[in-house]
Amino acid sequence: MPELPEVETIARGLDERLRGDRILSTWFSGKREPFKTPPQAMAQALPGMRIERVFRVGKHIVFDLEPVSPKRSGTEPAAGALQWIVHLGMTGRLLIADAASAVPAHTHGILSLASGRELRFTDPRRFGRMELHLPASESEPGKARGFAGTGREPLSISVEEFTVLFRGRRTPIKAALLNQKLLHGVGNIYADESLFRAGIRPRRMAARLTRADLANLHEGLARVLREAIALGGSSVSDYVDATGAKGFFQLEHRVYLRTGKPCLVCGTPIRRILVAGRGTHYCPHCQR
DNA sequence: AATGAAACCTGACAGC
DNA sequence: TGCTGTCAGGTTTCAT
Repeated sequence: MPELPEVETIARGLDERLRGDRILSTWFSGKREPFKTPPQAMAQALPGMRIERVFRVGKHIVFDLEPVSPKRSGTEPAAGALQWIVHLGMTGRLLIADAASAVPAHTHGILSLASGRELRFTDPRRFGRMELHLPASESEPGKARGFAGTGREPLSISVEEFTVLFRGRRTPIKAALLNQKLLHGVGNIYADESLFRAGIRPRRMAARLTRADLANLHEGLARVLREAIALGGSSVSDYVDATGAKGFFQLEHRVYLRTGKPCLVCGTPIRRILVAGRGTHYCPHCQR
C-alpha cells in the first residue's frame, strides 16, 4: 500500500511511540506468505528485546533492537543486537493497540509490549513481509552492519549519481523509477507525479533522456516526496499512519487517478495508459 | 544482462 | 441481491 512518504510517516509515528518499549512475547499466524524469516525464528529472537529506534529504508520499516541488558563494548552495537524489518506490501499495516482491544481480521503478527500495548501487523492481501536482519559477522569488519535496502535513497542521492543510474537503460523511465534496485522507495503514485512535475512522458526510454530531463526529474522527485512527507502521505483508499491518522497529499495529486479530468496546468484531459504493467497517468500536453 | 508478463492474494466498486 | 469484471499504493519468478 505505501510508498516512501507513507512508510516514512508510519516509521516516525512508531519511533515516537515505541522507542524504549520492550517486547515481552510474540504471536505469528501460520500463513506462509508474510514471512521471509520463519516465524519460529522470530518468536525465538524477539522476546526480551528493547526497541531502540524505528526508521525507514526505502519502503522497509526497520526496528533497531537490543537485548535488555546488553554487554557494551565501546561504540560497537550491543552484543546480540539485531533488526526486525517489515515491508507493508500493498495492504499491510502496523498498528499500536491496547492489548485488550479486538484483534482485526488478517492479523499475521503481534508483539506484546511491556507497556501493555501490542504492535499488530495486519495485511489482507498478504504481499507484505517480515524478516530478521542480523549484524554482519566479526570476520567482515568492513561490511555495513545495518539493513541497507535494495537501492539508493531518492532523497539523498546527488544529481550526478542519479544520472548515472539511468545511463544506458533501454526501458521506459517509469519502469526504471519503479525498479527498487536503482532507487528504492518510489512506487506508482510518486513515479507518475514526479514525471509530471519534470514534464517527461512515462514511456520515454531512460537512456534517451537528456541531462536536463534527468536534472528536472531528480528535482521533481525529491520535491514531491518531501511535500508528501510534510502532509503525512497520500490516503488513496484506506491508508492510515501508526496513529490511525490519514494523510493529505492525495489532495495534491496532479495526474495520479485523475484520468479524463483536466490537467491543472493546461486543461488537457489526463490520459491513462499501461506501462510496466501498472496504471500510468500523464498529461499529453505538459509531458513530452 | 535485462525486460515484460504473469503470479501471488483479497477487497472494493461499477455495471448489469 | 448477487454475479462478473476491473482495479488496487508491490515484489518475485519465469519466459523471452
